[in-house]
Amino acid sequence: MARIKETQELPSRPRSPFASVKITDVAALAGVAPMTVSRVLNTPDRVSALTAARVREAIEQLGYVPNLIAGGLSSRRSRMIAAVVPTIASPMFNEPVHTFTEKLGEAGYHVMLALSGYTPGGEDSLIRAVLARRPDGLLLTGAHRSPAIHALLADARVPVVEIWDTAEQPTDVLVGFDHEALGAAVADFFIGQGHTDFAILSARDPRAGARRTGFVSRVLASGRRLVAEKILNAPSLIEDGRQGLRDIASQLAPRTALFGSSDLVAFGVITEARMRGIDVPGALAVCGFGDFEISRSSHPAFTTVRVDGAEIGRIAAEQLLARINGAAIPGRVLLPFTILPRGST
Amino acid sequence: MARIKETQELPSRPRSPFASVKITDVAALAGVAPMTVSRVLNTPDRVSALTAARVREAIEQLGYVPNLIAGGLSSRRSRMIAAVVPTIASPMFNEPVHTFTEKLGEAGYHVMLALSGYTPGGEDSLIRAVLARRPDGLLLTGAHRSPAIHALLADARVPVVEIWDTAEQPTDVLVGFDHEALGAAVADFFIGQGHTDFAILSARDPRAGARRTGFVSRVLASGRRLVAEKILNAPSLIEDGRQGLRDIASQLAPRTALFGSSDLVAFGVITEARMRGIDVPGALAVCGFGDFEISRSSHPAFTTVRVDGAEIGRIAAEQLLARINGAAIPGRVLLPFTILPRGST
DNA sequence: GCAGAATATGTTACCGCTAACATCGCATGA
DNA sequence: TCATGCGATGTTAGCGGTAACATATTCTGC
Repeated sequence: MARIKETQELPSRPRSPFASVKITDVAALAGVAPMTVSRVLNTPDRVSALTAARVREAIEQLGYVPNLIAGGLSSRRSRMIAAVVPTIASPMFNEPVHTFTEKLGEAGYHVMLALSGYTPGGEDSLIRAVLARRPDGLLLTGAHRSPAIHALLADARVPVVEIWDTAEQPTDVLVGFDHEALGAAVADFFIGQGHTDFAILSARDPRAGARRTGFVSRVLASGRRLVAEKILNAPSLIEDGRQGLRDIASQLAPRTALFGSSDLVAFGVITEARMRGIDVPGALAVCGFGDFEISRSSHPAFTTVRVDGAEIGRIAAEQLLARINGAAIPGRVLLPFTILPRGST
Repeated sequence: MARIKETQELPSRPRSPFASVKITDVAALAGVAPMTVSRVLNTPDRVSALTAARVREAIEQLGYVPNLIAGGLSSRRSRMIAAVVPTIASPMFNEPVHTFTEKLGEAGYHVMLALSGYTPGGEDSLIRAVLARRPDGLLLTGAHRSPAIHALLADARVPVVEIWDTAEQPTDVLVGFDHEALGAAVADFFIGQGHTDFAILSARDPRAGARRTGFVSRVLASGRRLVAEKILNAPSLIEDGRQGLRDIASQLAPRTALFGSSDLVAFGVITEARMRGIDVPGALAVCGFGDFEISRSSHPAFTTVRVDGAEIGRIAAEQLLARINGAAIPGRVLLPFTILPRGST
């Protein structure tokens, strides 16, 4: 790829404070002990207003930026939370990460985001790497991991919150919802509309798998037929939905109810159906998952299942803070989901 | 929102290594000095194979996880890069962040992602906060910031790479493209198709503003007409595009060429146009920006401008590493953009 | 066989901050 | 008046690594 590289003069830098300004410099200028400066920054109510003002002025004047690495080593608190997520490309993880970060920011923590991808083993090594920074807490996606990692996490004595999943035995705290029940609810919804023939396009991902299981078992248990099924690669996008419909088109019944593993997949299915002259919802009813903007704002808007990702992030942050402060006990918080019937069913 | 909170017993934890295992423990077990353990981990080629093996075994046996906080304090290298981005909700920043993180991960750096939102001032305080962790480098979005921050960054002597923007005077290294030229190129593209009436929906964001300026000046300079214009809030989504078209619908000429500030906006415009029976591209030609999946995979696929976000992230990582290693000089790398004509023009 | 270099390992002294404890000064009440 | 207590500040001793230098040990080539 052609590209241009231009260079320029280094701007002449003003005298350099900060790079070397340390707490002792501030203390000297303010005429107090370093510890007092530390108190002004960390526990201001234990310092007299007068002293605090003098110290703040010295900080300002020197452009002092405290060194959290040194502080962290000494206090054994990094004031940092690590979040390990497969990807941020999907709104699925995006929303919780956003609110999680925001909430913890208010509490004085920085969030370090680590992307594990969907390759197995990627998460393990990432968790290992991330623990080397001694985070005060950990956010993980999903709740099924290797015994080695479980042991590692236990040894690290670090509070952990797992999101998006259900699990009988979470590592520590879990904030999620019941994917299997969700799949079953979608099946029930379709059944309630009189459908007898079903199809599913599901991503190759443990949680999508649980939704699929719930959907399929409910369909079969009701004595109805699953006419088509396909597993897509994760992360599944619009194109996967389109290709998926192409692949199963010949197997569809004259009136089929299809569950897509995400709204992108559902949008792909609807797009492809329109191209092929398959009537939605007449011949093909479609339900997505996620309530992404596209399900609401494309035309016609399509049916989906909403899970409040922002709320998951918020509660995960609360729970983690509580754990860090020793106030909470391990357990699970399960959130509800809502089917939002729109134009595609 | 109703939710259930269940609790469970704390799983009885096995003896706890790691939380307290330190380099001296490993050294003692392996019968070497702590420094040798450090060398095995950081500069393995300076240790004999035999010793290294003994040390590794001890590490394994004790479940030792090195403490990068301590290491960072001592070596003055945090092996961490901070990235400050307005949001990760948009593919716009998502792609560069992904590749940037990946590239730096290979080089042994962790990336700490900080979300600044679109509120002015949000970025300033975030940069300040993030510098307290003494990152070895910084990724910033855009290239226009306050003198105070400029001074702070200079004082911190930290390599900085700015992405997505153009600027005559980047803080340090810049990897971006010329938004104004891009806007002009889109105008030229439309002009080349014989259009005489133009419209633009642009986000309230400095970079979208530059594209708008390029587009509008070229249109006016060519003696043609700008029939409608609207500024949308950032980040602009599908719904903003729909609303935008509703707002300017009455001003459109019988044959108008519209430039949307992102593919989501363009998709919203096309969706709304279809609902209102406005023929695309007959009555309304639409060009988006970003080459998001939706521009490619919706039907019909629509015209957009592609900028290789992944490439930006990759080059930004390279440049930053070079700066960190003292190998590169400040400057700008400008990437090309490509108009991808598809069904909407 | 030996000086001199190259390689492998050990020793010392911090990195910059804060926990924990010590001290000081002053208000309080008997 | 003095012990008592409390709030404000200071002092000491690390936190767990690694840079830099010192010290073996082995390898060269002549």
